[in-house]
Amino acid sequence: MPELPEVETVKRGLEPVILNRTIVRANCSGKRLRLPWPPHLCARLIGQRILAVERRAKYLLTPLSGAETIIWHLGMSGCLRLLEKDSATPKHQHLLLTLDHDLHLSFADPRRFGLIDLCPTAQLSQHRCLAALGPEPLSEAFDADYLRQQLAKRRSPIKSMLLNSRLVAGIGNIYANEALFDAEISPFLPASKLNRTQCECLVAAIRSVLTRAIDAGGSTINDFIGSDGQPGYFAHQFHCYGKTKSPCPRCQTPIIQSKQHGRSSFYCPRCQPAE
DNA sequence: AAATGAACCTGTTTGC
DNA sequence: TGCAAACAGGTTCATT
Repeated sequence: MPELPEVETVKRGLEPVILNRTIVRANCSGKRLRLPWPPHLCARLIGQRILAVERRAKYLLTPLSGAETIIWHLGMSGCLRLLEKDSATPKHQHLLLTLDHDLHLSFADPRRFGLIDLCPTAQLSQHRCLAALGPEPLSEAFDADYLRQQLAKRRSPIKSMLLNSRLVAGIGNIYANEALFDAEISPFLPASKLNRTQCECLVAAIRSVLTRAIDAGGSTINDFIGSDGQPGYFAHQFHCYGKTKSPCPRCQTPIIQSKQHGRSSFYCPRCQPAE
């Protein structure tokens, strides 16, 4: 399940290989993803050069020479990877771009929660998927002051707030759990009850957990091309996510799993008291 | 305005 | 052992 660090890893893996390459062929499955396919997508892509590879939240953005940008999202099960010339077609492939050095950029997504769209580059910031996004969690704009102000009159549990992309972009369930664990804050704590110290801790924990995951992902970039595995994904050691009943790494109390709004929360009842 | 839940999907895991 | 139900979770939209 690609979260922000995985998307960043994919971006870093793709960038040196596809930057400044021209799309010479495009094939689309026609199966609907999260949005309808842009009309005449393949025809609009052919002949375009890839000017950059960028990330915003969990979206990948590839501006093209023809003044349009491809917006990619991996959803829950999406996989964007490079294939060598005669590779077998991956299962659930929805878009295949052939580049002018005979490598193929393949997007596959069994569950089709992913998204591919094309948007005039000049209007990118107004695109429905990007317009309402809050600050990047790794940017300076996301600091304790900002967080505190945003949380001030919110009654929802802090974990719901971390998953709200308007407040801060690109934090998914895994890293929301991990950051709250690291900051020793209960996922159930009402947002407005976080004090200044807790906001500072939480911002630091979010930065730290995302940065560590990105650094860990960097080591997997080498086998990015042509592998059958999941390029850009990595075995990250989580402290609480998926660790139901395992001892808390800090105090050995068993980790508890429960549901918040249909999502699994994992936490240590002793280190992260609900109050 | 804010909070909540449904909907979209299918491969994998769990429970009877 | 087999099958069905539950589960996984990112995001937008609809409803309260």
